[in-house]
Formats: sequence, C-alpha cells, structure tokens
Amino acid sequence: MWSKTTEYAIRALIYIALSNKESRRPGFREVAEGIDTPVQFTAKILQTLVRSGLLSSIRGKGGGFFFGRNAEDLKLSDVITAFEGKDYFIGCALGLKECDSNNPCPLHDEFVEIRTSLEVMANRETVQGLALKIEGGSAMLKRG
Amino acid sequence: MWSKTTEYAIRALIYIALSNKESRRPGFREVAEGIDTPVQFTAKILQTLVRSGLLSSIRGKGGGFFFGRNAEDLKLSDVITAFEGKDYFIGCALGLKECDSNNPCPLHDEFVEIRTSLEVMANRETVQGLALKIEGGSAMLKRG
DNA sequence: AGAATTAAAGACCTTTTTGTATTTTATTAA
DNA sequence: TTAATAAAATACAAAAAGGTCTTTAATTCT
Repeated sequence: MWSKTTEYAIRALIYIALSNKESRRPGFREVAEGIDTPVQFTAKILQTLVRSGLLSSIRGKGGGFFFGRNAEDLKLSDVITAFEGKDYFIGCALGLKECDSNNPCPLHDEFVEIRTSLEVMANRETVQGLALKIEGGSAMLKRG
Repeated sequence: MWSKTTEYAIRALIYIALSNKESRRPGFREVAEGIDTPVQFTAKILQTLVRSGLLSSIRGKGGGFFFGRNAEDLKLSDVITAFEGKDYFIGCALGLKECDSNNPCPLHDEFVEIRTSLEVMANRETVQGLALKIEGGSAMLKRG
C-alpha cells in the first residue's frame, strides 16, 4: 500500500509515543530494537521526521526522540504524505496524468471511493491513538 | 497503490481487448503508442502476461497480442497478483510478518476493511468490462 | 527459398528504494 | 575540561524497479 519507509516510520513513532508516556526519550537504537527494523535505516527515517517537524529530538546524554507539546496528536496522513508525497491520496489507479470525474480512467469512480476511505482513516487515526491500542493490549507492534 | 508495471499492464490489456473487438491483434509498438508507455518496457510486460497465460500472442506477419476464447473475462485481481505477488491482498499495513485478528497491528481492523474493498473491486472488474466503459465513452485511457 | 514482419529472449543501463558504516556535532555529567 | 553519550551528517553499497537495445526465433507472403 505504501513503502517500507512509511511502515517503519509509523511503527517507530508509535514506539516513541509509548516511551514518552513513561517519560522516556528512546534513542534510535532502542527504537529499531523495539520495532524490529534496521538500525541505521531507522535512524535515517527518524532524522527525516525531525527535519519535517513531525518529531523532536535532543542530542547528547539523556537525549533521544520525543513529541513536543505542540505535536501531541500526529495524524497518520501527515506521516504518510511526508514520505509518499503530498499527492499520495490523489493519484490515478492506472497512472494517468489527467484523471478526474470529467476525464476518468475506467477505474476512477470505484478507486476514488477506496482511496477516500484510506484517506479518511489516515486523517482520523493518530500516532498517539494507535499507541493507546497497544497500551490497552488490543494490538501489537511485534510478535507476541 | 501498486507498481507502474501493474498500471501499464492493465492499460495495455484494455487496449488489446478493444483492438480485438475490431478483429485486430496489435503489436507491442501499437499498444505502447496507444497507452502512452515506454515501448520496450511495454513489450516486456506483455511477454510476462503471455508467459503467465493471461494473454496470447502470435509471431510473424499479421501477428500480435490477443485474448483467446478461454480467457475472455480476465479479472483485474489476476493481473494485479501476477505482478504484485499472490500475497498482495494479504499484507499488513505496517509490514508486520504476523498480523491477523489474533495478533493485530493497531491498524489491522480498519486496514482489512479497505484492503478487502480493493480486493472485491479487483475480483469484480475485468479487463473486458473496463474496455466496455471506454467503448461506451464513459471513460478514457488517454487524454481526450 | 528469401525477404519482411513480429514476438521472445537476453544483456544492459538508470533510478529509486532499502540498508550499512563512519565521521561530526551537540549535550551532559563528572 | 574531559569523557561519555546521542543525534546529525555523510558517504557507500546492495537490491529492486523502471527502462533501453540488440539478437534470435517464429510466421507469413512473395
């Protein structure tokens, strides 16, 4: 549905949100270990998130990654578009440059409906909301 | 949503289905021209489709690509899984190896619903059905 | 039989994605 | 002020996706 980078990013952010609740700021090594992703690649993804302003970080001893007060409810759609591009929820199913209700590809109507469901979900769900599900035990990030 | 290869494949197949209705068997050059895709890359995709048994071809003068009687209703889901792999409609939104209702990722329930809509659509729609929409003028393959 | 035509096959090449390793910079604590 | 710690930056590299080009094999028509 989307790239591994996006998958890893969402998992990493959920892990960080959970850690923050325990007043901890995990480093990228801990995050990668916690969500079972390649360490340096995870570091790179977290850097991108910080640069995009979706996540905060502090260097040095006691440092790590965290969500500032201002970014307490990070929508999944923001994470997705940060990596997939802002047109992610606009593209045509058959890759046509011009595809809209006036000039539709043969899949247009049906595809728009599905794509919109995805967008609605991504706008509704937040990293912190998903973290709550893990906390409550109704979902998992790792086998177990 | 899926790769360019899959997008090109669907468009190519629709073009071929339309040509076949006019009792013509287009070659890969004509197909590529007709759907605005890279010529040799299109040829490669058509080869894959023939090898997969989803499409037929004849070499030599008067040859080209066509659908045999047996494959008159080619489901989109068959085209998609031919290129994306048979697990395309099974994968986890967050890339977890084990993700099901017993051991769900925090997006599982919502994602399954969307993924299933996509699968239902892909099982319902056929290349020939989509070709009909083009023929009837209610959809396009190219700017127009 | 020979020329023309067309898909098949295979060797490449480029770009993007995914992943690794090393060095640098900022911060803290002793 | 020095040592330890941790993110940032940078450079590489492997793999996959996307794309091109040339040669070969099959078929038809003359």
